[in-house]
Amino acid sequence: MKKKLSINDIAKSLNVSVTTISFILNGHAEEKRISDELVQRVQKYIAEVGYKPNSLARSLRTGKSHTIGLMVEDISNPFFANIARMIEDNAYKNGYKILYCSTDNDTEKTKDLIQMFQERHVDGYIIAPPEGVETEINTLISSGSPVVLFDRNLPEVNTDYVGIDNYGSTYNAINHLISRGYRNIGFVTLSSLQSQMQERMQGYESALAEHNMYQHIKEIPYSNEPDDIIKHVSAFLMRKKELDAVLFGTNYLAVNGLRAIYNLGLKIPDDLAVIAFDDHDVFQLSNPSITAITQPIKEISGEVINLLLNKLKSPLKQKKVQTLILDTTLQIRKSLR
Amino acid sequence: MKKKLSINDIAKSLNVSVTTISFILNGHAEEKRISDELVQRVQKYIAEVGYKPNSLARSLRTGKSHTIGLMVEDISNPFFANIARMIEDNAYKNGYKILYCSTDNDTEKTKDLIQMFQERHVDGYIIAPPEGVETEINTLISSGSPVVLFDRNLPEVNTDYVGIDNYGSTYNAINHLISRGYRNIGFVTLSSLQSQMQERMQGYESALAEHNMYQHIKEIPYSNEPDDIIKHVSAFLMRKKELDAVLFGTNYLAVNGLRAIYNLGLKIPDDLAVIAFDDHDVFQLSNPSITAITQPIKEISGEVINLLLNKLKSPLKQKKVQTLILDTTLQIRKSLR
DNA sequence: AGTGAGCATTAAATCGTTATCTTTGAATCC
DNA sequence: GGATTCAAAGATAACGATTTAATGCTCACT
Repeated sequence: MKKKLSINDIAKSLNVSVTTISFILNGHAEEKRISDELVQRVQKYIAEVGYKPNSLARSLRTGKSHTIGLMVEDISNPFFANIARMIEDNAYKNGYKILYCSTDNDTEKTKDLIQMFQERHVDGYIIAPPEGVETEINTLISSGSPVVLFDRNLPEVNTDYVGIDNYGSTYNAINHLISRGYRNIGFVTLSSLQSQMQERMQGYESALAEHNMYQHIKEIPYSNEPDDIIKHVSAFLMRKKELDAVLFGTNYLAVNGLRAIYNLGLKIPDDLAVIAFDDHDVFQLSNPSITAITQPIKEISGEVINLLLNKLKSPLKQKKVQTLILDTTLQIRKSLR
Repeated sequence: MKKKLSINDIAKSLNVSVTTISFILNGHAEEKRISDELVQRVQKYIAEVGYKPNSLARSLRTGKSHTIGLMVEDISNPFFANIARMIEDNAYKNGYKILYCSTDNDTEKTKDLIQMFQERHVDGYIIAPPEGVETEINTLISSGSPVVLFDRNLPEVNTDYVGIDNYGSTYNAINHLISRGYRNIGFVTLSSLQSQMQERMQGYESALAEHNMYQHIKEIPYSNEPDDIIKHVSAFLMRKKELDAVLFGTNYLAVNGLRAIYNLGLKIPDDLAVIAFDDHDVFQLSNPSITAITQPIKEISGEVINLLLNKLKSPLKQKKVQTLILDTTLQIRKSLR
């Protein structure tokens, strides 16, 4: 178990001061007028013995950890997993590592996690926040940490945000259903005050209101136990036999909603038309395939990481806060009559 | 932007030495006979001002970072995403954070990532390794870092491993197909030398051999571009019209295999029976539902994190290397005649 | 009174860097 | 020829903790 080399060992071996080596390592050689000959000698030796500076010591000194904290609702949800994947790739390309965690939409857990990230001195945060963490995030921001929010916005937090046009997405989807002749359209959503869920609901409500149609809304408490969702959806469908179409507010609501629908022996689209918010492999491959409102995952993650990297690169200029709202696509499949 | 408190600030405010505070913080109060009165006073003040020790400084001094490096093939694959999720929960409960990355089954990328993790001083590693990183991992181990492998084993690496009975799983699955009267059974796998894929192939081969049946094997190069896989599978199925059943070696091969099958207009199970290795929401919900060899994800992640935490807690005792082979379940669904 | 033991606390070294000053010797200027 | 500038490198103080060895101080014992 050979111990790792330190900059001191290198300095001794080469009979040079640590200062000089540090300068060379950090690209200050020119500026500090270190002779070319010496620069060469040091670099050669370093490459030879494979010396790597201790990042902890470096971070302690500089205050930068080159780590980004990523907080999503649930990393095992394909939407977030895909976003995480793209953010990861991009971050690594730019020399940043990712510390991640799943919030479970749990306010207290999220507060703890924010504190953990803070203790770990992450340089920046990417957060899909639950409700109720406004103060914590504002504290982060005012202490100088760059924060980018995505998926759901917090109005009381003044920072960059990347999201989609939730209102327009459901509004269009419902109008599409209406144009196809559906008259009793249900909406299954989370009982959550998160901005994205509220906007989706409003889109649904507006579209119905314009056609003087009744609302049929089912709000389900957040749970990562599929059975909970299945039960709620089943009960809702049993109670509302008049429904001829239903829009699910998230992909996992839809996935488990499908289970409920199949359990009840309902046929899609004859007994019930279905649209899901967020795409999922299941929707493409089930038979019939399920119409979905698809988010531009690649652009979302691209914009998110770009905004954060920009902030990290030039922390000085207090640029205007950016709010990016991207468009979704209604991917029409066989689940509509 | 108030700057963070350091142990020094606390010491000054309380007129106590940093040493004392450090002892109290680290539970050495008794052992060092710090008076109860002082312990109380310090703890109260610390809670009041919300002081948290700087983990970087602490890590630098102690050499422990309380971070675990998690390397999977692709975090956006539900199998790995679910495992990652459970490992994350468990790790956080034990005071460890997760640094993660996707290897893409790319040997060079993985080597880089191992080095990154090393530079970041992660305390332990959980790795689903690609081929060709044996030396790097052995270097890690001999430098004292605990490593647990899972999903695929590296015979030349002598460390804990958690996997499943790949051979038995495919062997049983094929026998099940044979018992149901299938006679031309194909196997779609990765062209990979990874242990788990080799074992799965051997299970397939043995079962066929015992019944004097011909092999129909398609090896597909690793790619995270679905279209690549679809094309390969389509070509294979076109070429092998005699097939009446096919076993896919991984869940994403099966997911994209299904796309190919549907594109070709083949009916499951009448034209072709299908079994997938690893479960997936798609398989439960597609119509007909797809039979799958399901891995005990909860146990796998539980064992993995347990093994690692044990090693982290008692690094001294060089326990015997553990190899855990868990059983899978053949979840029979409608994709068989 | 002198020695030693026990108690409660602390000074100082250390971890591996980076960054701010100094230092040294040679060259240039007036 | 002494003062000044400059090139090249080094000494050293942070960064914020942990940990080893040391410091007074009281008390008991011979």
